[in-house]
Amino acid sequence: MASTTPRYWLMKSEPEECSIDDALAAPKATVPWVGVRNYQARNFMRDGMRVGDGVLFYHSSCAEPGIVGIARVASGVRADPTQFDAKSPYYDAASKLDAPRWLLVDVQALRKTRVLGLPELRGVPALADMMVLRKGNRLSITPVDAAHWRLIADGLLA
DNA sequence: GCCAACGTTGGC
DNA sequence: GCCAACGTTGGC
Repeated sequence: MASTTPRYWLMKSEPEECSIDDALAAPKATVPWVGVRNYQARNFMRDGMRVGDGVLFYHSSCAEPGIVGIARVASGVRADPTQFDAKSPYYDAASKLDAPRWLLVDVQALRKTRVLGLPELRGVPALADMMVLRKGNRLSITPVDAAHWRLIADGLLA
């Protein structure tokens, strides 16, 4: 059945590419989530995301990796234009205009938070089974349990 | 810079 | 379809 139950996600961004500050400074605090080049992450956007879903904005590959803000899914999926841009690091020569391989959604930043870093996240027993904390996890988009969302967005980062 | 984990590619 | 080689992610 169709559900209006909010869903929640964690989305990684390298702050040198797009930080929470960059997102908040963008028009309508909204940025196109370019560069996803992993099928599992793409499928989460395509099959799982709805406009309005909650997003934990995460900084990766940086000095202090962790959750740095609260955002929301602000659009449905569409083709990621960078896959067709030969000058882009995200260019994919094998992707066809009439059959785009890579998709994106718009993400609207709602507020910046303190940095909720990996060591602190790992120290909360109730969060132990978060996907992002699993050893070797590389997925840039992961679903977040409602209980985990509440504990983080309404608790640790309230 | 190192390296563990994991995804993709391509020979067979 | 198997699987070794290779590339990428991302924490440390």
